Amino acid sequence: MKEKIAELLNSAVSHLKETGAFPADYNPEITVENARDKAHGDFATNLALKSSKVAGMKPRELAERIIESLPSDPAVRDTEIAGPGFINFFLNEASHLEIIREVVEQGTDFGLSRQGQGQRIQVEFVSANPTGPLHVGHGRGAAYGASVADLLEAVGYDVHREYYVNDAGRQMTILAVSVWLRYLELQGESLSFPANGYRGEYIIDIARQLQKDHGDKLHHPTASVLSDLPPDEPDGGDKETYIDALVERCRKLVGEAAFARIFDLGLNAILGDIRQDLSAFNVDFQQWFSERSIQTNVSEALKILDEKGYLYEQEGATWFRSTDFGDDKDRVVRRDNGETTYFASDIAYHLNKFDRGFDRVINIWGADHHGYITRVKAAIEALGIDPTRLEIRLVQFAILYRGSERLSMSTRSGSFVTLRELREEVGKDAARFFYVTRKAEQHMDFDLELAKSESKDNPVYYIQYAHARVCSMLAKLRSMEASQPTSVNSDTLAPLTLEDEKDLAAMMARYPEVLARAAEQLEPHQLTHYLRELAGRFHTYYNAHKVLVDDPELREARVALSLAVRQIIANGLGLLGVSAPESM
RNA sequence: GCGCCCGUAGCUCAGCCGGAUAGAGCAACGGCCUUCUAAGCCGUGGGUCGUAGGUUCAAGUCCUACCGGGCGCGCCA
Repeated sequence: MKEKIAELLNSAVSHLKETGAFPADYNPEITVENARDKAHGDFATNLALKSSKVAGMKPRELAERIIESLPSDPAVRDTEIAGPGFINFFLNEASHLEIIREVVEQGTDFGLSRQGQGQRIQVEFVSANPTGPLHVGHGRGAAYGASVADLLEAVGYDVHREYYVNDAGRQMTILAVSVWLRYLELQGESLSFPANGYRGEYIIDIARQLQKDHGDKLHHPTASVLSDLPPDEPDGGDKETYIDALVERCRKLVGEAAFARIFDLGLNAILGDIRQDLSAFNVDFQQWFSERSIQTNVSEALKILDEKGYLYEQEGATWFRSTDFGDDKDRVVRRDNGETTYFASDIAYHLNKFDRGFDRVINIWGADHHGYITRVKAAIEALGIDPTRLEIRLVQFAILYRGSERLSMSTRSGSFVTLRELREEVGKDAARFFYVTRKAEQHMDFDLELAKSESKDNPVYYIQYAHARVCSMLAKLRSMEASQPTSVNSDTLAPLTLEDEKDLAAMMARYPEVLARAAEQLEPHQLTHYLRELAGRFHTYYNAHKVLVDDPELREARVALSLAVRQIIANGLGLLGVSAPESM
């Protein structure tokens, strides 16, 4: 409908150009907005205000000329000039209600569009290090990423969801040694656990598996493990140096092959757990991309940068000249010990992403990575790829509250609240919904009590309840053995004459726009707010007017209206990974 | 110190790439269940949009400076 108004305005502009009111080369951007106030009609344009200078006329005068030049259209009942020079459009009743027919006919397809034109777009999200279970901080990235991906798909993009598995780094070797130490404890050794080791309960579970698989074959006495190591942090030493030495000792004692088995056992156990967790959270990926698999491409990527002259040697290390692209300082890609950095892997990974042919790449990162954006974009640009094809969205942390009590979390100590615990406590639906009710870059307070509450305080239940209400009303209709509308046409809808009904229809007409906008701006919270409002209007309507009235024609019309509302709620919740229950 | 994000009702937040009188929910107060689920609805009060300038027909929205809060500034990943 909006497009139609814009078309009308467009032809008015051409007409005014012909009559000389506008210069022939004038091509204004025509914006049509939904009127905020019903008194202002259905749509409004500021065209006259924007163009008054060019036309050399007062805005209201120009508005009059524009209206005179508008072709007539059956859907438009009236136009008016308002305020400083807005042109307001009023639609006739039938055009309002038409949307109900569209929704019912299109069903689950209603709201989908092709604006993405099948462009290939990759969304990389979560990508948490496989060193432990996902915690509530990852949950927000998961919920946000999944909703963004689904939204993009809904508006016609070819979406590829990917999880980058950091399975190559030092952290993973620390994980392996943590498992091994717990294994030694299970074998009866007693030793003090390193300050920098992973202390979670899950490590012990993995150690039990290790014991089951390998018996005592990996057992070494404490003395041989700890002899001649530098001091750990509690003894005044450096925890990093200590843990690295411990890793080396472990490799030496058990041998590289066995170390690799411990490593893989830990990796697979944790990754399996993460997959299961995400799957239960309704978050699925097309691909789990291993950092190890890209290692062979790292030197290749660095070679390209070198050939382009962006690398140099200093103090034994190799540096990337990221300052050429606006970074604060140059970055090391190969350390003086010859090993490439994590950043180097990331350069290769991003090169690989674009080599795979994605038109656009979206990275969803935790807020703590924001210092990393410039250098990755710099690398992309240095490799000759348009950096605007890479969009990076940061997700701020969620702070958990239980009522007014703030819950703390810390990965290393193992005392964090896991995503699984959250899901078990508040449920998948509430968790998915709550995480995306705020803009991603907005800090968020996540109140467990509110998410669990079964009342109107809780927006998830509020929206789901609107859906369930329609379902139970339909069940009653069936028990009355009354006819349910099989098809909807303008005659069916004609009895809908109430203001509330018109409002609901107008609100539903906005749904496709809301989707398009939420997708384009990567902001699922726009959809949550829309659904909250739609559900609210429906509750108001439902409370004030009976749907299952005796008059069969009015009943049929109101049932059609309710069906349409239910459909949009179901469609919208689906995109957020939230279920739409038939009864509650 | 530098960079990014944020500052809107007592609280949590919207505010549609500048538009008409700034909106919800919660909390507070007052009403509504023999009628399709009260997990709901109706009503009342509540604001110098952090501060000061600037841009223009029009600024919560854009620009500049400052104030306040968060995060990040490794040859870690």
